[in-house]
Order: sequence, then C-alpha cells, then structure tokens
Amino acid sequence: MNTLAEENYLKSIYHLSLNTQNVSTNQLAALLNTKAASVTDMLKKLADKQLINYARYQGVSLSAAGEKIALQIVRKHRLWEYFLVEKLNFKWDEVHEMAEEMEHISSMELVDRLDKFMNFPKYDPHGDPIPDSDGNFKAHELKPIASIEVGGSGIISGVRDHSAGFLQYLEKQQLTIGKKIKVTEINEYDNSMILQADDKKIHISREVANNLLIVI
Amino acid sequence: MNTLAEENYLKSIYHLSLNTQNVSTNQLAALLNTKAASVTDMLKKLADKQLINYARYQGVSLSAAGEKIALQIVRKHRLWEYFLVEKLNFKWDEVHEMAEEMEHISSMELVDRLDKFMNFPKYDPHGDPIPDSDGNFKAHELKPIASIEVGGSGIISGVRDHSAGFLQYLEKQQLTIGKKIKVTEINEYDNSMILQADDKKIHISREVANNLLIVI
DNA sequence: TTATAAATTTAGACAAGTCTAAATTTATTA
DNA sequence: TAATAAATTTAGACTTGTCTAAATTTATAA
Repeated sequence: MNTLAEENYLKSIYHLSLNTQNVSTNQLAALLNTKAASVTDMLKKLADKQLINYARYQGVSLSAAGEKIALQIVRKHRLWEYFLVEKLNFKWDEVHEMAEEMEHISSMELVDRLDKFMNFPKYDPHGDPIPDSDGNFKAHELKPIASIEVGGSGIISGVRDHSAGFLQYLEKQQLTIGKKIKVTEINEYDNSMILQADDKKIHISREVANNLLIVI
Repeated sequence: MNTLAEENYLKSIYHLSLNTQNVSTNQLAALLNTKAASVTDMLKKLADKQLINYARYQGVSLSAAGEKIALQIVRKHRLWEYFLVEKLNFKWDEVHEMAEEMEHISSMELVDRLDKFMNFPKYDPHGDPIPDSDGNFKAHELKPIASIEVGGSGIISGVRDHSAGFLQYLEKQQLTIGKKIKVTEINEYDNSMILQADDKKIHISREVANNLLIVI
C-alpha cells in the first residue's frame, strides 16, 4: 500500500484539481504546509509509481490509478465525518482534524460496513458528496448565494470555505445545511445581502455570500 | 505527542509487563517484529522522555507517565474492537488488525464519546477489560479451564491466545464469551477434557483448555 | 526580445526509525 | 571459576520524508 505522506499528496492533488487543470508545485506546498522542494521529491516518487502525470516544471494531475486512490481517501474522510456528527454528536466545525487521521485507516471492508451502518449517506456534514465504494458520486448543483438575484431562493447545501471559524459563524446565524433561504435585499454599497430564513431576517456580507452554497 | 513507533513500544512493554517484572530487549524485538538493536535505540529515546525505567542490560518497565499513555492506547484499541463487533458486525477474530490502526487516532474527546455511544462497555469482544478515561479497569478473575477439576464449572470469559486461528476454532465449537460450561471428564492419557455446554458435549485438547479462560 | 522576477528543481544535509556486523556484558555450565 | 553461550549494546549504514541554498526553467514586462 501507500504511505501516509503519499496518501496526503494524492488527496491534495485531487482537491486542487477540482479548480485547476494542472496543479502546481507551489499550490501543493501551500496546502500541505511544506516546501516546494519537498513537493518535487514526492512528485517524482508518485510519478514512478504511475499515480500521477508529471513533467518537470509543468505541474501535475492524477492518473486513473491515482484518482482511484484519492477517491477512496475522500470517501473515508467524509464517511467518518458523517459518523462523528451523526453518531457521536460532534458539531460540523469539530470533525475535520479527526477525519484527517481516520481517513488513513486502511480496511476497505471497514469503510463499506461503516457506510452500511449509517445507511449509505450521500453527503457529508458540510454538504460534500460521499463517493460510493466504486468511487462514484453525484455532486449537488451548487451556486454561491452571492450569485442569486433579489427574490431568488434555494436550500443551503454546501460551503466553499470549510474553516472552523466560518462554520461556527454559520451555525450561530442558523445558516446550516438543509435550511431554505430567500434573498430579500441586496445592499448596493457593499453587496451585502439580507436573507429570509424561517421567520428571521439574516444580514450577511458579500464574503459570506460567496462562501455559502445553495441548490435552487 | 508521541510518534506511532513510540506508542507501539509503550503498548508492547505494557502487555509484556503483565507477565514479567522487567521486560527484555529480545522479548520486545520478538513482539514488535523488529531487531534487538532497533529496540535498544528506541528504549534510549523513551528513557530520555521519562516514559520508561531503563538501565543498560537490565530490561525495562513503564514509568507512571508511560503507563498512563499505554493505558490510553489499550483503552482505544479495546473500544474500537467493541465497536467493530457490536456496531459493524465483525467477528471477534477479524478485528485485531483494524483496531491496531485505530488505536492511534489521537482525540481523547473522540474516544470518550465513542465510549458513551456504546454505553460504557467494561470488556472487549475477547473478554479483556476496557480501561475508563482515567485508565482504571477491573479484570475478571480468570482461570484456564485446564485448572478445573471434573465436576467444576464456570462461564467462558476470556482467552489467553488471541490468534485468529484459535478464535475461529472456538467460534466453530460454540465456545464463546458468556457461555456456561462444566467439566464432565478428563482423559488421563493426554489430559484432554470433555465439557458440557448447553446440551452438547465438547471435547477439547489440553492446549485449548490452557488457553480458554473462565470465571467460576 | 532581452532583462528581471517567479516558480521549480537539484544538490546536499538532517531526523526518525530501522538494519547488519562487531563489541560488550551477563548468564550458564563444565 | 574459567570458558562458552546468550543477550544486549554500539557503530555505522540505509530509507523516507523533510529542509535550505543554489541552480535552472518559465513567465512577465519594459
């Protein structure tokens, strides 16, 4: 199997690949909290193992084999997050670090049984899709609230920023997954928005509106 | 915190200490599947950290601090084994390797919530006691069936050999934790025993009788 | 389109944990 | 109790993953 470090690189390449075609050495270094030189070393190793497509100075992408592994790690991460929230009653801002360790538990049988135990959840506590045992998943069609016009509405279904700080803020405002909201007003000066949720009016900044995702 | 290797050494010293006062370098090497020279290196490191009492050539024992850490690892191992058997329906011979990985998940809060989720079990699937969050536990007063006279009886409550092979054998003979048995006959020639369990007579060898533990 | 900046890679070093082979200490036994 | 065997430690080397500093390549801009 692969080492802890290798798994973390594959996972990081996977996540960065969602936004950019070829992932750069510096992007990886920033995300993995390490130095560019270290990244280069590991990329050579992963390329030798045929888990990535890599050409010097040209950035990197996952091979089919690499993506398969990355998806298994993502699957495990999100299932454990679901477990921690739904079974052990953790809050959605508390589970990331723990799942970061648990995603490396190797047994596939274990993950599959965990999946079944929880009745095959499709989304994790942050609204991110959980791949099935073959790596397949269906993401929500998400839009940032910032892109909605006055009068538009939808259901909160995901976040762009996964930081504990942002999640705690949303919790406090009761802007959590599944809540139906409607945009009632947009402030022209700073683009902040006023939302109608249940019977409350909630005022959110442009920044929050950019990081909070809904399904229409 | 401590590294994975350090945790595994502390755990191994803990287990070996149950049988011997001072644990030897070779014992550790055998249990950890490594070489005596490697053990010596690590013992120096653990001694520097004050987690063990170690004098060259004299063997090793856990310090109070070391034992505390070891007990936390044992607690996690046994709780996860309980989880795997009780919640995910694994068999008792399938869970050791998985728990071996899971015992290194660091969050104490997670273990405590897991403990609560399962209603604070006192014994793991093999009958071994689960330390509470302070490291306290109460072991059964166990005796090998081999030490019982004809006519004596008790309840199966633990095993001395934790190997998958032995556990599978017991499962097949329906000699599992909680079962009440009575010794009805001892064969003088090979010291094998015949047990009465439920309405069945079960013939077990001396070796099995030595490794199967009961509470009287 | 050449000079400069930014990104990336190479070279060489280091810490953790392991190994083999040799040296040392302790235990055993004749 | 001296000689031998067994256990343990030391010395020196190797792997993984990391780092800094220097060199190289690619991108940017005058």
